[in-house]
Parts: sequence; C-alpha cells; structure tokens
Amino acid sequence: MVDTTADSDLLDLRKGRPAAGQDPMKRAQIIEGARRVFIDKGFEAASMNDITREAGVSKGTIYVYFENKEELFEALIEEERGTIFKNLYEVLDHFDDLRKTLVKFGMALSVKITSARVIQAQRTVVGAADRIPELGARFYERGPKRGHDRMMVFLNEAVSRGLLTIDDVDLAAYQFTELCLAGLFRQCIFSYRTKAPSQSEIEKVVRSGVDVFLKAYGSEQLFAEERASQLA
Amino acid sequence: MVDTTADSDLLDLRKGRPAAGQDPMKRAQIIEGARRVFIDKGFEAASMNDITREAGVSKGTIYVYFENKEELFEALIEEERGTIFKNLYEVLDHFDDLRKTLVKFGMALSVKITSARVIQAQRTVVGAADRIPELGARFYERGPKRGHDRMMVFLNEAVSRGLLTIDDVDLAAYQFTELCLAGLFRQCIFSYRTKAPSQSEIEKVVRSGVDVFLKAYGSEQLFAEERASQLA
DNA sequence: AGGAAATCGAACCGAGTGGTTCGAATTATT
DNA sequence: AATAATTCGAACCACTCGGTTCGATTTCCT
Repeated sequence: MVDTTADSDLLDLRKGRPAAGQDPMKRAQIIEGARRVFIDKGFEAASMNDITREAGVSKGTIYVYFENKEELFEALIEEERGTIFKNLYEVLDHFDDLRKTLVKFGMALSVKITSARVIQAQRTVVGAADRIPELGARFYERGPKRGHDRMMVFLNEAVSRGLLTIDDVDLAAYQFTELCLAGLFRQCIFSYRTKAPSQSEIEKVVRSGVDVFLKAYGSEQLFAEERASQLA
Repeated sequence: MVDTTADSDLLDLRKGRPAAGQDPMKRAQIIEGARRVFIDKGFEAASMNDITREAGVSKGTIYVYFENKEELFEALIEEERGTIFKNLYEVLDHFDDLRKTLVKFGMALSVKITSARVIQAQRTVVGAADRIPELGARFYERGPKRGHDRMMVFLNEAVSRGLLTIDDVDLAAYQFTELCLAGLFRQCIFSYRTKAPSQSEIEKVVRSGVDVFLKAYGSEQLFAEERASQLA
C-alpha cells in the first residue's frame, strides 16, 4: 500500500503543473515503487502490476513516464548507481597521512559495497546482465570503473610524492580494492552471508588489506615517515 | 533441436531397463537441456517448455524425473558446481617451490572462475540468490568455501615450513584469492567484459598478485631460498 | 467557475506460464 | 510374439504476463 498522505504532500510542493510524463515527483514515486519490486524479485519475476500496486500509480501513468518495463528498470538502476557511488571517493580528495587515508577510503568502500541494499541492487544487475549486457556494462563503467580511475589518480599522486613504488598503477588499484573486500563481497552476493558484515569485521579486513598493500608498494620514505611519527 | 542419433546411441549403452525417472542417461539429457536454457535466460525467464524443446524430452517425462522447475534448477546448479571445482585444488597437493605453486594455483583458479561458462553459471546463481538464498549459500559453501579451506591448509603448511609468516591465515587465504582475480571477476560478472580475459592477461594479474602476497607474508627464509636458487 | 490536461482504474489483448493428465506409441524383457 | 512399463505428445488447466485502450475522475491554471 502507498501512503496517500505523503503523496498529496509531495504534490503540494509542485510549483506548476508539469507536462504529461514530466513530473519529477511522480517519476520518483514510480521509481521508488519499482525499486522495491525489482530489487527484491529481480527483473524477470517483477511484474508491472506489482510495481503499479507498490508505487500507488496507475499502470497507464507508468507507461506515460516509461516506454516499457526494461526502460523503467534501466532508469532505476541508473539512479541506484548514482546514490551508491555518490560521495564515495571524496575521502581521496585531500590526503595527509597515506595509511589513514587508505584505511578510511577502504572502509567507506567496503561498507558501501557490502551493505544489504547495495548487494541486492548488484544482484539484480548481475542477474539481468545476461539478458541486458549493456546495462551491466554501463553500471560497471559509471560506478566501479569511475572509482577505479579515481583511485589511480590517487595512487599516482602518492607515487609522485615518493610514498609508493608502483610499476603498474592500474593493477595496483584493482588489488587495493579487492584486498579491502577480501572474501566479503563474494560471500554477500552469493547470500552465503545473509547479513552485511559488521563494522568491526570490515575494519579488520581493511586494515589487513592496507597492511598488505603497503608492504608490497610502500616506499622506504613512507616507512621512514611512519617510524618518525611513531616516535613523536 | 536434439540429436536423436546420439540419443539412441546413449540408449544402446544401457544395461537394463531402469525404473521410471531413474535412467541416468535420460536424466543427464534433461539436465543438459536445462543447462542451456537456464544459463542463458536465468531462472525466471527460462520456461519448462523451452527446456522440453532443448532437451528433446517430453514435458511429462521431465516431471517424472524432477518434482518441479526449482528442483530441476537446483539439480543443474549442483552439477555445474561439481564440474567447476573438480580438479581445481589438486595443484596444492604437492608443492615444491612455493612461488611457482602459488602461481600455478592462482592461474588455474583465475582461468576457471573467469571462463565464459563459469561466469554465466555464477550469474544465474547470483540472480536466483534473491529468491532462493539457500541455493546461493549451498553453491558458495560447497564451491568457493571448500577451496578456501583447502587454501588455508596449504598456507598453514607453508607457515609451518617457515616459508610464510601469517597471523590470520583465514584472511590471508581470502586475500590471495582476491589478488589473483584483481578486477577480472567483477568486470566479467557485470558483463563489462564480454569475453573471458586472455591467458596472458590472467598471468600478469596472478604473477603480480603472488608478488604482493609474498612481499606481505613471505619469510626471510623464503627470500633467502629464492636468492640461492637464483644463483644456481 | 470553466476548461484543459494529467491521472486513474479497469477491462481487454494475445501470448505464455508451471503444472497435470491421459491415451498412443515405443521400448525392453519374458 | 506377448507383456509390462516408460516415454511421448498434445491438449488442457487456471493464471499471469507486458502492454494497450479509453472513458471517468481528479487536478491545476486561467
């Protein structure tokens, strides 16, 4: 059931009457319903009637806003992707202490990726990737790929500061990401874990991952600096 | 279409007439058809009629062998899992040179996991994991989990031989696996890559992964041995 | 208040769903 | 050749699917 009170509240906020299929409030309402249905049933099992019910919007209206089921799904995934990766990489914007920054970023990343909602979204995308490969590709490209690129910039910066010694930064960026997720992602996505890992567990994995990463790529200068700050 | 010639060949091999729903040949024939349909359409989108067509077996017969769609699917995944992880860990049974063994195992693992067929199977399982979580859990438990346990035994052996220094072997085993797949698995499963990575690309990733792993966990003894064999 | 427009709601379409049933055809054993 | 059993193949069930249509209703702007 939909909350009609909240619905009218939303409507009251509109400045003027939008053109057919152009009201962003209604659009959001539809997508929110679609989110609930698609995420917990997958693309195929989800029916437009379910979404109609869940969104509290008539079927006719949905088809004014979206061409068909697939387009609605893509719009949803597009939005999901946006909220997942938003503000995820800003930790990398200003770094002082390299190790701390890596841990902070690794934590943010790992917490996000293994959260119940994000795992479910990823499952849905993966499950649909067979039938709509472009969707999966676009999700990866505008999500994980973008983060990877950002990570490369960060690592290059660290290299040019003499803190890291890396010959293949591209590969190293992947390795860092994987180290921060060691085991967790796979367990979550196969629903071997039914709940998201705890904060402390993630911290353990990330700290160890950063240790491994820095033992492999940390420069003498970095270790010297760390020893110095240890004494102070 | 099914190859009826091959079919009768199969039938000719049978020793005696099996009980209804007990012929392993027919069962295999059904599962093979189910494999083609399920793998490339996913659980929901696949129809029993598709499978009927693809397997060249009448619908009534399928329902003699399997209770319903879900049970057929589970039987298929069970078999897939078996073939995927068979003979994967035997590389670890006798190790002489640690680095070489790790590379060999990492290669076998990475090649297998990122192969087109295995990726598709994993996508199907992941996609179905929302509706049938036990299936995903069982797949992980009897597949990746088992491999992880085997890897822990191996690492413990290496530790007791003084070649590695690891405080958390469980975590280290995960890290090793992830390092061998760095980036590849994620790209494949989201169909950002449409083809499996090349042998040489995998080798690059695995060699680097092993490097990182050994820099983090390799003991002085190991490095001394490696320097020695370098001279010889 | 009047009029234009967006939404609703429900019926409808053809196709396909998983699952069942049953007589006909095929098969292997005796 | 006769018999017993499995498989086939097709029809059938009640239901749902995505998608379309259209008149009734609600909504907002003038």
